[in-house]
Amino acid sequence: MTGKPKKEAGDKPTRIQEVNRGVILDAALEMFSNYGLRGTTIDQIAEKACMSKPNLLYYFKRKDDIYAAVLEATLDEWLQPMMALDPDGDPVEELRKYITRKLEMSAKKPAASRFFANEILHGAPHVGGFLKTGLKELVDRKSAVIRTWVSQGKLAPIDPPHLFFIIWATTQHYADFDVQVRAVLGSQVDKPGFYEQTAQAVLSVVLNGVRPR
Amino acid sequence: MTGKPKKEAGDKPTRIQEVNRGVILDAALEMFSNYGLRGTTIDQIAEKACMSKPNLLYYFKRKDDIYAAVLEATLDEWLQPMMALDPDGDPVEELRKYITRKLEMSAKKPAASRFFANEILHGAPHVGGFLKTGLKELVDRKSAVIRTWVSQGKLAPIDPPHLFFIIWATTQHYADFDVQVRAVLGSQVDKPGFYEQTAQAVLSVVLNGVRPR
DNA sequence: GGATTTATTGACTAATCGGTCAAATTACAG
DNA sequence: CTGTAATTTGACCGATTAGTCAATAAATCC
Repeated sequence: MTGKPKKEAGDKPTRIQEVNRGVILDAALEMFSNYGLRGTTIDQIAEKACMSKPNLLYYFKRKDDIYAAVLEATLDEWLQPMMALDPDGDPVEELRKYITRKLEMSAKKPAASRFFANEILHGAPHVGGFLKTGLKELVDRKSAVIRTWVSQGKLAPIDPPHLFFIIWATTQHYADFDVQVRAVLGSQVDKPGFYEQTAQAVLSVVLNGVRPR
Repeated sequence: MTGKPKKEAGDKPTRIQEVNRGVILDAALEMFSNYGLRGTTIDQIAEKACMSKPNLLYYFKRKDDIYAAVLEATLDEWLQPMMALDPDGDPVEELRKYITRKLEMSAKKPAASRFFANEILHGAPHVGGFLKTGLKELVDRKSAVIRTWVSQGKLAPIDPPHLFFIIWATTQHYADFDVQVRAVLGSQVDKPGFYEQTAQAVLSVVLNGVRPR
């Protein structure tokens, strides 16, 4: 009388489930980042994921569930570079590494950057809570590190959160406003060495901007 | 046999038309900047503008027409600070003025900033053409100015377009990602002096970043 | 192979939304 | 005031879209 093994919430996902959820999340990130939540239809995601709409809805009951899953799947990764800021490292060198990693992520996963940008731009309706808790906590913690460096004279005086804003803004700009960058710079964006040129420019301005004088 | 005066395309707008078009554009900017083109319904704009949907459609035949009108209405203004860059002025001082004006505009018209950010973020489907012609031309022209300043040793070596990207990114960040800034900084954003603190931080980093050393 | 669970789909529904239209109301010129 | 043009609106329509459902096909377990 133990009953038959039926599908339950806690069950580990099938191999098919694992694969298809991944395919769906990839497709959804692509579409959401380009057209936003309301601008993306379930059908579009399904087509991109090469499956029928009802099949997609078999894996995620609601459109919002897909959106939430994409959000969660990319949040952790997105904050890694900041978490890696080492209080015991050389300040300018740590900032260089931080900026470099952020630029790498923007170059390698522009869709993820645009996805977040869109979410924040529209008032962070799905991730607002985390911003006020998780993100704020992280910024507070790392701001203390910057503040120490400043008080030791290893960085020019700067209000730490603003430094983070400046770094986020400059590094993510190349992913978020890629179209504009391309419009202004034309084909040179696709030439080899463009990434290095960008990194050089951003690093040069920001690092010289915070180097003690 | 001269016929009666009928409404024609070239007619000057009535006072009512002028007022209502303005009201609609204000309402539309507000909604589009918060929810995007697809995320905003005509009904929402109409409600915000305190008029019925058919009445709104009496002034703008299509949703896209409203969007295009908002775009045009804000484009010129948005580029003013850059156009004001004076080749004969002191380089650092000119950049200070430029950055200051951009920050002022972001603070005073955050909705306009978010509106543009959203348009670009989603691939600039309505303004892409202008970016490749008008904006590129302007950037090219002003890049030549920066390049002269650099070659005169009045600025640290920097690829001019990247300098503009950095300035756009940092100044517009506070409008576009206002929610995130608020989440991290809390209530201090609304305290008097916050704008000055922001300006100080951005100016300090960017100007020191380009000051010749 | 046979039974059971998992995966997939075509067909459908209800709701939303962009846009139309004819009719009513208001502003205004003479 | 009177007639004409400008303005406003309720009611409506067609298209799109989120989500459902019953039925089918495929995978898995014994």
